[in-house]
Amino acid sequence: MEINIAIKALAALAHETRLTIFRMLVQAGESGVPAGHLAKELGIPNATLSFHLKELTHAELVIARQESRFIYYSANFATMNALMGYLTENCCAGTPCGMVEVCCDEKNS
Amino acid sequence: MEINIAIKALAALAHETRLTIFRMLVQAGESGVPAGHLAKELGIPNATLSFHLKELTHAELVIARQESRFIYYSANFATMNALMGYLTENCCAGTPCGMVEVCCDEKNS
DNA sequence: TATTTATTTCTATGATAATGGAAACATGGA
DNA sequence: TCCATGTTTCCATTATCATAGAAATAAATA
Repeated sequence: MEINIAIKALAALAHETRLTIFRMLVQAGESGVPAGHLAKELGIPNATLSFHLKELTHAELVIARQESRFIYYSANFATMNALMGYLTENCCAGTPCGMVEVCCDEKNS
Repeated sequence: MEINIAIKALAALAHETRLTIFRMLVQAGESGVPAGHLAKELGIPNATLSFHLKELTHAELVIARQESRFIYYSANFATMNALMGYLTENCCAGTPCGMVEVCCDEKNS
């Protein structure tokens, strides 16, 4: 992962509305959630939601999929994992240290 | 982890200089690196570095430790792991999915 | 105490992001 | 084609962040 991509992803997540959206989508899994459902759940105007979804999409953290009139948004697990790998890269200069397991290998996304 | 803490951490990392600093400290491990060494390595004025280190410290992503005239900064692995756990929490609604291992359990920090 | 070295705070300037109403744009059904 | 529904773009206002020179602080040594 390149630093500018990581920064874009981190900046996209560093916002209450967007972080909440992302976590909802992570929990929703592959199938995703339509935009309108997110707006209702979050209680924000469509214009505001659309702005934030665009930010997340641009950062490749979410994927949009049109299905009839609805647009389903889902988490991009590949980007999420690449980001976490980037943050922990070469941790402790190779010293053996404890490991934590996190979810969703890119094989599943 | 609370959302506001996660946002503060993500915002702190969403900046080229700060992300670079953080990754240097992750790789340096427990012992850390003195501020002046970071400024030289990054080629930025002390004032600018200090501003960014303050942001990282405030977000509890780094820990400062005074040792004679030097201030050693090191990564806060506990916060890093809490953040990653927060992002992946209840991923895929409990559906079994691949796992990736990332570094540095809080037991070691 | 005076000096050198390491680091931080102060400050002003310039740059970037967030919000939501209104209008526009698609899509599917009558 | 006309209407209802779902979603996005436009825009202006407001708020927040980044930068780095200069001055201040703090610790070690002469």
